[in-house]
Amino acid sequence: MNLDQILRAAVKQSITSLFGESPDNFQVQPTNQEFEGSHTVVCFPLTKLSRKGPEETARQIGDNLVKTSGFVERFNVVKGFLNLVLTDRLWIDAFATIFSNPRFGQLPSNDQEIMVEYSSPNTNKPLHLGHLRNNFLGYSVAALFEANGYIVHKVQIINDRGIHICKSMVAWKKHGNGETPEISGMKGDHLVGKYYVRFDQVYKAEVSDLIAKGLNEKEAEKQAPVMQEAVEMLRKWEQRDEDTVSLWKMMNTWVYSGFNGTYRRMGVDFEKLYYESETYLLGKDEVLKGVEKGIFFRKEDGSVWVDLTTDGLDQKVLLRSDGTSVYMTQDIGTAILRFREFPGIIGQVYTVGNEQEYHFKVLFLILQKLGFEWAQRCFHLSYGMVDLPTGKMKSREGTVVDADELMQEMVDEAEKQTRQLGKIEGWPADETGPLFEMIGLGALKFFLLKVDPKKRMMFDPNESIQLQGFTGPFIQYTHARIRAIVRKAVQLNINVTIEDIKQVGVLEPTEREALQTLCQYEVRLQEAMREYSPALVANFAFELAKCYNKFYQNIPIFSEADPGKLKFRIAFSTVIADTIRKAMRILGIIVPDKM
RNA sequence: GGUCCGAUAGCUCAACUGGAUAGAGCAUCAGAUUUCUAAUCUGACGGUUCGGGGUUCGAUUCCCUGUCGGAUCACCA
Repeated sequence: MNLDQILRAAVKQSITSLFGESPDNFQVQPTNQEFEGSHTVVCFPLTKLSRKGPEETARQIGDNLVKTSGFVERFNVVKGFLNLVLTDRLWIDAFATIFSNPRFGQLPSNDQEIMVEYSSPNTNKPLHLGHLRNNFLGYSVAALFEANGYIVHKVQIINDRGIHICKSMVAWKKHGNGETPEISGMKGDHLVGKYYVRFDQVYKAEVSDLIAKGLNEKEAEKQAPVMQEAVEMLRKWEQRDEDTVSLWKMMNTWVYSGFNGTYRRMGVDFEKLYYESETYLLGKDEVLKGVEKGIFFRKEDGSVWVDLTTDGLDQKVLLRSDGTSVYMTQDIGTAILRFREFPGIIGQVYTVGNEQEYHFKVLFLILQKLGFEWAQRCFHLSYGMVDLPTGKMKSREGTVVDADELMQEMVDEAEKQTRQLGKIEGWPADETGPLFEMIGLGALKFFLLKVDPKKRMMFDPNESIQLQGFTGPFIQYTHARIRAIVRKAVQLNINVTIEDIKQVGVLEPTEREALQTLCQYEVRLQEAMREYSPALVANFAFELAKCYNKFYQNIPIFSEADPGKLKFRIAFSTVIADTIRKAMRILGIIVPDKM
C-alpha cells in the first residue's frame, strides 16, 4: 500500500466509526500551500452522513484520526476543509518503502496486452512537425502503458499507395533524370518529397494555363495533363503493371531508409509495420457479411452503406457502386486483422490527428455493430494541430517545418548554449555529441508533450529552444546535479541501508515537500494513463525537479554533521534522481548524468 | 446549415473531473547565493476565467444562450 491508500483507508475508517455509515466516495486532495498540512479531506459532501455542519464534521474526523490512526499528528479546519499534518515517521517510512523498491514507479505486470498505433505517414514526403507530435505522443503513451504493467505492441500503418505517391513518381519520371539518393546525397524521403513539390508546381502551372484558355477551375484541375498522368499511374499500379510497380518499390525504398533515419534520431520504434498496399483490399468480406446480417444496406446502384442516423451521425458509404473499398472499409479490415494477429490484446489506441475524429467515431461504431466486443476498447488518441507563430502550416506553401531540419536545429542550439556556459571544457569529443543530442531532443520532446494532447498548440521555435523554465533541459540539468551528489557519495564510500533511513527522526520542510511529491508518483502515472496524457507526467517531472532545487538550494548535504541525516539525504537524492529519470523515460527523454 | 472541439495573466500553458484567495513558466522589476554543477533560488507586478443567464453551500469545470476561432459532415485518404 502506498501512502495515499493508507491515508484513505484511515479516513474511511474514521468516518464509518463516527457516523455509523461508510461513505461511498470522499475526496482527499493535496493541501494548498497557504495552509498547514499535506492532505485535505473535503467534508462538505459528508455532512449528509454526519448531520452536522461542515466544520463540526471536519473537526470530529480530525479528532478521531489523531486518536486512532497513529500517524496524523495534528489537523486544522478551514470551512469544510480538513487539513491533515502527518507525522515525519509516516513520511520516512513511506520513503523507506520506496527506497527499498527498485521497481518503484513501475506497476507489476497485469498480463494484459494493448496495441498502440502511431506515426502512420504517407510515403510521398518527409516527416514534419505534426508527425513529431504524433510520434512523441504515441511513443510516450505506449511507455505509459508499459509502466502500468501492460505488454504493448507498437505498430504503424504506412500509407504507401494512392494518388499521392503516384504524383511523386510521375514528377520523378519526367524531371528526375535518374536522380537517386546516392547521386544527389539527399535523404531518400526528402528526394521523393522534392518531386512531390515539383509535381505540384507543374500542376499549378498547367491549371492556370487551362484557366487562361477559358476552362473553369474544376475542369482545369481535372484535365491538367500531369494529373491525368498520375491517375493513369495509379490505374497501372492497381493492375500490377511491372514498370510502375518497380518504380513504386524503388521510390518507397528510398523513403523508408529516410524515415528510418528520422525514427532513429527521434528515438521511436515499432514492433510491426502494416502497409496499406497489403491491407487496402481488406474489410470487403466483413462488410458483405454485415449486409447479410442486415447491419448495412445496399442502394440501387449497388453501393453499400451504413446508417448511423439513430446514433446522431450520417449515412456512410462502405463499398462503392463498382464494389471497391473506401478508406473506412480498409480500416475495418485492418482492425479485425490486428485482433486476429494479436489475440492477446484487449484494445487499441490510434494516434491520429483530430481532423479524423469523425472517422474514428464511425469506425468504432461500425465495429461495435458488427459484434466485436473489443470495439469499446478502441481509443482514438486525438491531438490538435501544431501552429507556428507565423500561422498555419501548409505543405503546398512551403511553410511546413521539416522534422529532420528541426531536430538538427534543436541539437545545434543545445550545443551553442552549452558551449557558451563553458560546462563542457575538457570533455572528450565522443561525449559531447551525445550530450547535445540528448538536450536538443529533450527540449523538443518536452515542449511537444507538455501540452494537453487534444489541444491545438503553438510551437514557437525560439521559445522551445530556451533551456530555462518549464522545459526538458531544466529537468535534465537538475538530474545531472543530483547525480553529481550521488557520485560524490560513492567517492566518500557512503553506503545507505533501509535501516539508516528508518532511524532518521525529523525532516526539513523542503525534504517533506519533495517527499510529498515523490509519493504521488504512482497515482499520477495511473491518472496520466487514464487520460492518455504524457502532459501529466511532464508536469510531475517538473514539479519534482523544482522541489528538489528548492531543497538543494537550502540544505548543504555534505556539511551536515549528523551522519544519519547525511545518509538519508543521499538516499533521498538518489531516489528522486531515479524517479525523475523514470518519468522522463516515459516521455522518451534521456537524462544525462553530467551536463 | 448539422455535429464536435477550443477560448483562462502581456505570451505559452495548468487547475487532479464541482472545492479554499484560479496556479506555473516566459517576459518585466527587485533581491540572494558564487556551491555539492548559477542552465539555481526568493520576492513583486500581472485575472470580470470570451459575454449573458441558470443549477447549489461552492462553477474555469455542469446546463441554456450569444460571440469568436478551428475541425468535420466525399463513391478522397
